[in-house]
Amino acid sequence: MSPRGQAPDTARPTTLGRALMLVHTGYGVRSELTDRLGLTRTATGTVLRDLEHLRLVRTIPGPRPERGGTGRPSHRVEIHPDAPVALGVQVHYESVALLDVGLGGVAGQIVEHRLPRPATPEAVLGLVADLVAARLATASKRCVGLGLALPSAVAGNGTALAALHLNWPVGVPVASITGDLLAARGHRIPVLVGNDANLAALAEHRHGAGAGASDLLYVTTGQCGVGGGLVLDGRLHTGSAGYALEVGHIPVRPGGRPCHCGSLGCLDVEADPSALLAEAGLPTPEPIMPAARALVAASASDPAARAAVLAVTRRLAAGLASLVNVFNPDRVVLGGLHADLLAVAAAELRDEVARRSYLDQAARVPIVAGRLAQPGLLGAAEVALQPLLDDPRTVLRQDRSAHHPEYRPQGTSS
Amino acid sequence: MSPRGQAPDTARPTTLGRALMLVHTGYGVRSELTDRLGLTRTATGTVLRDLEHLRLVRTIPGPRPERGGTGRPSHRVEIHPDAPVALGVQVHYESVALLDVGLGGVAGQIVEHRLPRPATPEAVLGLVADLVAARLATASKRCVGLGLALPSAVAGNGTALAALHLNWPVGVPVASITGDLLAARGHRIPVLVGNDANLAALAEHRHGAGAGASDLLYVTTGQCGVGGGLVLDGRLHTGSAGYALEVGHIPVRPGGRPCHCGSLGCLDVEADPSALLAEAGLPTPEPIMPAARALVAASASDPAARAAVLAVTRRLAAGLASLVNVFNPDRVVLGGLHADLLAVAAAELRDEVARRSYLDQAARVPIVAGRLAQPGLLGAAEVALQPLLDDPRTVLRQDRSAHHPEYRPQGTSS
DNA sequence: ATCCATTTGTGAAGCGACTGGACAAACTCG
DNA sequence: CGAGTTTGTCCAGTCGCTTCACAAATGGAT
Repeated sequence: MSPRGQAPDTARPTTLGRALMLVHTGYGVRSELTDRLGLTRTATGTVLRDLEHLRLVRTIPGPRPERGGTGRPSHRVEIHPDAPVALGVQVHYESVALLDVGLGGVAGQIVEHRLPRPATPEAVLGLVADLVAARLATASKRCVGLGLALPSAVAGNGTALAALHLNWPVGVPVASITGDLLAARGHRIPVLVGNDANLAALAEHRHGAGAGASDLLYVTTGQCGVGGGLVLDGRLHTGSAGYALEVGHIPVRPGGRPCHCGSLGCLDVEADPSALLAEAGLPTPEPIMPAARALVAASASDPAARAAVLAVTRRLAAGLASLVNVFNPDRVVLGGLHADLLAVAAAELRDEVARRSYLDQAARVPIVAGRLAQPGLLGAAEVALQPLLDDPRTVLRQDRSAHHPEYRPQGTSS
Repeated sequence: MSPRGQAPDTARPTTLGRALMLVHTGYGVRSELTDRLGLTRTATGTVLRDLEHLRLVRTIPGPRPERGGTGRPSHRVEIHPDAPVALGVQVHYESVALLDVGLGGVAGQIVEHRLPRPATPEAVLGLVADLVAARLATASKRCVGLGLALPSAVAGNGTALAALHLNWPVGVPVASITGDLLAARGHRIPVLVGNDANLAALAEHRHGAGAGASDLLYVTTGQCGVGGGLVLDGRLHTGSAGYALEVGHIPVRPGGRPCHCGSLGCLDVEADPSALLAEAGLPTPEPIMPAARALVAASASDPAARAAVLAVTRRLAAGLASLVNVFNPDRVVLGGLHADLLAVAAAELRDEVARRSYLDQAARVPIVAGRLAQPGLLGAAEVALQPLLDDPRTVLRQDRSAHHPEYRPQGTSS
C-alpha cells in the first residue's frame, strides 16, 4: 500500500515524480533541477539515472548553445522521445475534440467531430470511445490514460453533476461509462473526468500564462456560462466533492438578467458570449463564439460594440473582484472570450477590479490572458498524466506488467 | 537547509510532526496513530519513542477504561505535562485577551485588558508586550511562540493591511514591532500574526466543530464586519499575500446598505451585529454583541425581532451560498453571532443556502455552529505551535540553543 | 482455569533515499 | 596555459522506514 520508506498520508509526489514534473514543465537545465528539487547533485544524478532507465527522460551532456556563466556547463535534460503520452478529450456543445499530449506538453494533431444528435450521454461517450479507440490503434507511443473535459461540474469519481447545456441528466457516471466502452473496444486505460474550466486552469498553470503562480485563479467563458479554476501549489483545487470554482453564480449586477439558478444578474448570464451579443442588441447565432469575437474586434471602431464590450467587461470585473477578495491569488488568467475582452479593454478591466478590490494588495494582482490554444484539451491530458508525474515508477510498473509479466525494472544498484 | 533525507520543496510536516499533530488533535490510541500515520507498528514505535524523548508525549501502557474489541488493548498516548505551550493574543475593538495554550488544546486562564485610548499600534502592541512579558515571567512551561489575532487582513510577513476599525494606518508591521517590544523586555520568541477569523477557522478545525473536515469553510461575525477562514487539508489557506477569505464584500442584497468599500449590500454591512440591530430598528450600543445576542434570544417570542433575525439570516445564507459554490467545502462552521442565528433559525438558513446552491451536492453541505468559546485566541496560539507540529525536533533544538546569546528569532512566516 | 484466536508492541536485519566529502570533468577568464 | 569556478560521479555513511519473527495482553469458548 505505502510506496516504500515514505509516509503515504496525503498522496504526494515522489521525488522521481517531482523531477519529472520539473522537466515536464520546461526546466531543462540539470543544475536548475538540482536547485528546485532541493537535493544534492549526487541525489539528482541518481534520480535522473532512474528516469533515464524508465525511458522518460534523456540527458544531453553536450554543451549548451549559449550560456553566460563561468564553470562547467550543466547538462540538458529533456523528455525522452519514447515517453508515454496521454489523450485529452473535450466535449463542447457542438463537437468533441481529441488530442494526444506527451510529457512536456507536446501535442499531436487535434481530431474534431460533430456531436451526435441528440447528444445523449451514451451517444456522446460512444463517439468519444470510437475516436479514442481509433487513435489508440494507430498510436506509436504508449498511452497512460484518457482525460475528459466536460462543460459540467464533475464529482471526484468522474460523475457529471450538471451538464445542463448538454441536456444530460444529473449524475452521469462519465468515467465509468467511458471506461466500459473503451474496455469493450479492447482498451483498458484509466479515464479521468473534469470540468473544462478547471482543467484549462491546470493547463495554463503547467504550460501557459499561469506558470509559476502559487495561487492561480483562472476564469473563462466558452459557449455559454462562465467557468473557473484554481490551482494551489501546483494542484488543481476541486473542492471536497469536485465542484469547486463554480463561479457562474456570483452576483455581478443587481437586478440583471434572470439566471436558471433563480437569481438575477449572475456572472453566468452577464459575462458570457450571449450576454455580450445581447448587450449590443444582436441576435445569438449558432455557433456563438465567432460572432462574439467579431463584436469584440469591431469594438475598436464601432461605439455601440465598444459600449457593449465595456458593459460586459465591467461585470466580469465585478466577478473577478469578488473572487480575488476571497481567494487572494497571485495571478489571474483569463481564457476564452474573456481573454479577448482583456485584449481590447485591459485598462478598464484592471481598473474596475482594482476599484472593487478590498485591499491595495488585491488591486495589484496581475491579470493576464491565457496563452494556450486548447487549454481544456491540454488540461484533460494533464490530469491523465498526473499519476505518472506523481509516481513514475509505480505507473510504469503497472503498465509494463500488463504486457510482460516477468519484466522487472532495474533498481538503482546495478 | 533541507532537513535530512527529505525533499524540502513544499514545507511539509515531518512524520514526527504528523504524529504529534494527531495526538494534539485528540487521537490518543496508539493503534489509531499507526493507522492514521500509515506506518507499521514498528515505525510508530520509534516515532513515539522519539516524541517521548523530546518530552512532548507520554504513553500509558495501562489498560483502557472501556473497550469493545478482542486482542491486546492498545496503549494510550497523551501530551506530556512538560510539553511547551504557546501564547495566543487577540486584539478586539475594545480589549486585548491573552491565553496560554498547550499542545492538545489545553488552555490556561484568559487575561483580558481594556484597550488603551487612543488605540494606536504602538499603544496596543505595547500593552500586548507587557501582558506577554508578565505571563512569560511567571510561566512554568517553555513557550514556543506568540500568536496574534487581529481584526484585519494580515500579510504573510505579519503586517496588518487594513485594521480599519481600529483606525490603524495601512501596513503596520505588527509582527516585527511586537517582536522588538518583546525583545526589549528580554523575551525572544517568534511572533506570528493572523486575521482573527482565519485563526478561528483553524482552531475550530483542530479542536472544534470543524474536526476532520478536509475543506472547512468558517464564517463569523464579531464586533463589526464579517470574517471567514478556509482550512484545506489541515492547513490554513491564507492566499498568496495573506488576505484570502476576506468575505465581507460579497454582495448579498442588491441595493442594500452602503459599505465603506463603495458597493451596496455587502455581507459586511448586511450580516453583522449592527446590521441585525438596525434591521430591528434598534440603536447600536457599545458594546454591541450583548445587545445583538439579546435580540436573537428575544426572537423566540418577539415577532419583530424574529423578522429582523430572519432577514439577516437570509443575507448570511446568500453569502454562504456564494462561498459554497466557489469553495465546495465539506463542512461550514459558523462562529460569533452567526452561530446564534443558526441556533434560532437553522432550518431557514439551511433552506436558503440550499435554494441558492448551484448543485444538489452543495445543498447538502453540513452547516454547524462553532464549539469553541475563544476560537480566535486558540487559533492564534495554534499558529504559534505550528512549527513545533511541523517539525518538533528542529524547533526544540533551536529552542535549546536559544539560551546562547547569538540566537535570533525569525520575524514571521506563513 | 485453560487454551485459542486476535490484536498489539518490540527487536533484528535490510533497503531505499538521501547527505557529505573527495575527486574528475568542463568551461571562462586573465 | 593555468587559475578559478561550476558541475557530475564515486564512496561511505545516516535516517526513516519495511519485513519478519516473536513476545505480551486481552476476550471468548471449553
